[in-house]
Amino acid sequence: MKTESAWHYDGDLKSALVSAARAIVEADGAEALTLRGVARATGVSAMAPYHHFKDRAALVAAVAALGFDQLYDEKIAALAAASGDPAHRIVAGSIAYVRFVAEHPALYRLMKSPALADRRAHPDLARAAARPGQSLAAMLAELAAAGRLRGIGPEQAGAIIWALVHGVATLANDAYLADPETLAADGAAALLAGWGAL
Amino acid sequence: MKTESAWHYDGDLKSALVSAARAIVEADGAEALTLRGVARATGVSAMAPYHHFKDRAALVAAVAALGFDQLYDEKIAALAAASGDPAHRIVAGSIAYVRFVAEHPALYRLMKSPALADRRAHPDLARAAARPGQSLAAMLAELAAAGRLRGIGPEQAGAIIWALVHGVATLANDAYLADPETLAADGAAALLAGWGAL
DNA sequence: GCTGTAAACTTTACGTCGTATAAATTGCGC
DNA sequence: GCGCAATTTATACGACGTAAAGTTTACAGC
Repeated sequence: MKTESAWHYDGDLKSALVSAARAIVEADGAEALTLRGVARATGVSAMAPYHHFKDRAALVAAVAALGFDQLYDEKIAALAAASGDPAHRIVAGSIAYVRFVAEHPALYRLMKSPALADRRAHPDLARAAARPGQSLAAMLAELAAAGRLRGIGPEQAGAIIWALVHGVATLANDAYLADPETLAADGAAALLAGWGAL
Repeated sequence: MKTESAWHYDGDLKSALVSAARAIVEADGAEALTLRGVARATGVSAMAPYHHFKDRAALVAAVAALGFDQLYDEKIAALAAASGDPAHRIVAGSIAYVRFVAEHPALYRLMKSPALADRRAHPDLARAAARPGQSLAAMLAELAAAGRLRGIGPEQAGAIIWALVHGVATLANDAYLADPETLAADGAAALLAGWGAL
């Protein structure tokens, strides 16, 4: 008699699965994320997730999209708290980015996992992933409009800063570097100084 | 009657396995690297690799170490071809780094795979992985000694440049960025300019 | 040349994974 | 109530990593 037990998720098995998946990732790493394990943790049969996710990659993409949303939110909060100068706000955003990665290492690894590199297969993910970069682009456009970006276009500058921040976060994540926040801040500042914006 | 067939590797099954593994990685990606597949490609039983590698991670580490060696060699060759000014050589080395990654995307992904982040478990790999950074450190020490590094120590500067180059390479590798060589060169130049070295 | 031994390799086996297929169960519009 | 579509389960297959035990090889000492 198990008349009621497994499905008081109502229509929410999908979110329950994503939550469970995220918990597993944060606890045991992205490579421990298994469809069967998620189903087990949610108290549901091994095949149930397939009704909400085409395959394992789709579940991974959903978790990643959640992560990008949260990263965006935290970055925006940091920007809102920073001084009005775009250059300083760029540095503040870089610190927030790196801090997020330091606080969610496994999640960030999953977000950038090569399995998701084909973003055409996961349009929602692609949209979520693009948002953090957009705030950076806006601030660089501001700098460029004020004539404070010498010798480089705002798009290229955005790509370079993003790469620096991502690189610092990733290398620290894999224990190649320590104190990523300082490195990201100093690096971003040096770049902006090199372009005459600081 | 198969009296002779499976072991004319003599003592070289190990290298044969590493070669096969590398070929699989470059052809089909790091996630397609399977112990059984390597054994199959080498014409040997599924369990044979275990006599030369403790587990799958050990084989991955061996392939990664090979990759780091090659990356180091190519970087050194680029440095040798560049002009004598350390700042210019740093830019040249950055381009070579990014180019290597662009030419061996799957191999680089494997080299930085989180499974290898615990470098205490793979000392040979750790040694090979450190070499590319050492040439960068030497050039930065040269700049610092000449008083051309303002407001930053050579070690921090090295970490930042490495992070930038790694970030550009990685993001381009996952199709987030185009033209990584230009970005790496411009980024490294901007950093050095920001520190007064260019 | 014969035998004993350690190393290299194979065979067999187990549990886990992703996922295909088909059957059962649910809630909802009538 | 009832039928239908959506959801969930049951069962099954092949591939994977790897443990355990057996087989083959090369070679040392007699």
